[in-house]
Amino acid sequence: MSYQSDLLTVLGNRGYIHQQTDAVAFDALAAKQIVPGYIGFDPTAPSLHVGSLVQIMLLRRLQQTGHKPIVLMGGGTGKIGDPSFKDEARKLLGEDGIKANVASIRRIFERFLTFGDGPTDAVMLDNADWLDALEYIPFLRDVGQHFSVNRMLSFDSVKLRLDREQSLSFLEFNYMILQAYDFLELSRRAGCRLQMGGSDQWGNIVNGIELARRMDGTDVFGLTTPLITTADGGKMGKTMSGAVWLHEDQLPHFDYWQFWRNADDRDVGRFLRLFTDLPLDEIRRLEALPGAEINEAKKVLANEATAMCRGRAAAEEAAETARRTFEEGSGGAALPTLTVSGSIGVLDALLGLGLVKSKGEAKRLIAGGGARVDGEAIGDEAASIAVTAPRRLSAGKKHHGMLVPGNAD
RNA sequence: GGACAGGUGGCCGAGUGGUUAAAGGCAGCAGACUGUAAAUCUGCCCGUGCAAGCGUACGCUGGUUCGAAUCCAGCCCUGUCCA
Repeated sequence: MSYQSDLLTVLGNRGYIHQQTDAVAFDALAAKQIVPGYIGFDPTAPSLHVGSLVQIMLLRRLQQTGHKPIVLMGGGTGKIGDPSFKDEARKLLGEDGIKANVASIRRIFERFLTFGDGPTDAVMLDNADWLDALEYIPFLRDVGQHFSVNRMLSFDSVKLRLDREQSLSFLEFNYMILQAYDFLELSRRAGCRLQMGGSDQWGNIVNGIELARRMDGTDVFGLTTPLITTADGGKMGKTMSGAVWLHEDQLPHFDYWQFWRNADDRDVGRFLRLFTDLPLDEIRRLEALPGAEINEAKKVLANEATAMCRGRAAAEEAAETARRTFEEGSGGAALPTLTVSGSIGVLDALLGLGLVKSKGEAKRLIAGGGARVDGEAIGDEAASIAVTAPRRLSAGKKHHGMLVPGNAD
């Protein structure tokens, strides 16, 4: 499908579009004026992980093609929790926790978007600003009358829960209505014409569109992204230590870089399109690299994705550390470091560097032949390492740390 | 309020008195093979300890028993049906 607007052309070519409402009308709109578009994020954690990265990139593309991104924090709806496709009700979060999370998440968005007062500058809004003030009876009368329960029950997000015989509280059931109301409010307050989201948000988005038409007669639009999975069918963004966080306090730069470097061969092209700003013809060249040469493309992916989220300097340091660690077998500045005076037992060293979570795990690692000092396998868990010069300690092929001589505290 | 079913390790799921730190699968980690990939094969997979062991764990609290995830009582939670 070919579009007139830069926005849809870019989104289409780079693989962001799963479903959209009235593509033709929206294309025409985006071709002739600045379109404010929004995506909602739940501030239920202090950081976002790569699972949200597609949505963040979507807002970035919106801004890149001359439109206005609106980041909507669900400070109000976060008190409920989106039941969509969740097996069980989420924990409810307190007021203070949500506030702190909103502030923390904003720092991530500042990496990807330009905020300000200009016509295409990004803004961050919080739906608590209007949801907290709602009064039940007026809300039911004005907004509630436009929703049919029969219809709401037919949406996948709800149906799934019912089919699985899991409880769906009335509180959660209202999430859909509140999200629809958000869209209405944003169209009134900020002239917002577009809501985007993951494919699981389709039902919520469509409800918002209908509400805006019924109450205000406004035409607004929706677009969803495909669910991003890895080529082997897994959810994206899980590693040994859990989620791949965007925030640097929760995941070191080097590990973030490694996450991208270790992408499956088959994902490289797709990820380059989605998660980097590289031109499409460059991506076509990279993804076509045969055999082991695809590793060059993975390095580019890791460099570009890390630079965007963590800064160019962090990306370069991670790349250099990776090169020294994996290609030369030495070490690098981005590896975890432990200062040791004299010598240290291997178990304490592995634990101290964070390469294992317990001594038991360290022993198992050694028993399995996965622990190495400067590339030499450690056979004895009682061994100690003399640290007179920097030594490289490894847990498997991918996880390394440096022991450096000095006075430990 | 009543009847029935259920609540097991990150997830799914077996287990109805001892040999059960709890089958099997998924996820994860390591080894081999490779390209820091995939697939495959092998090992590991609660904590602590060199180890025998100890501590903790099968919704919660108590009880029966030499011994309980398993039996009993009460409670909490979930689902289905009834009022």
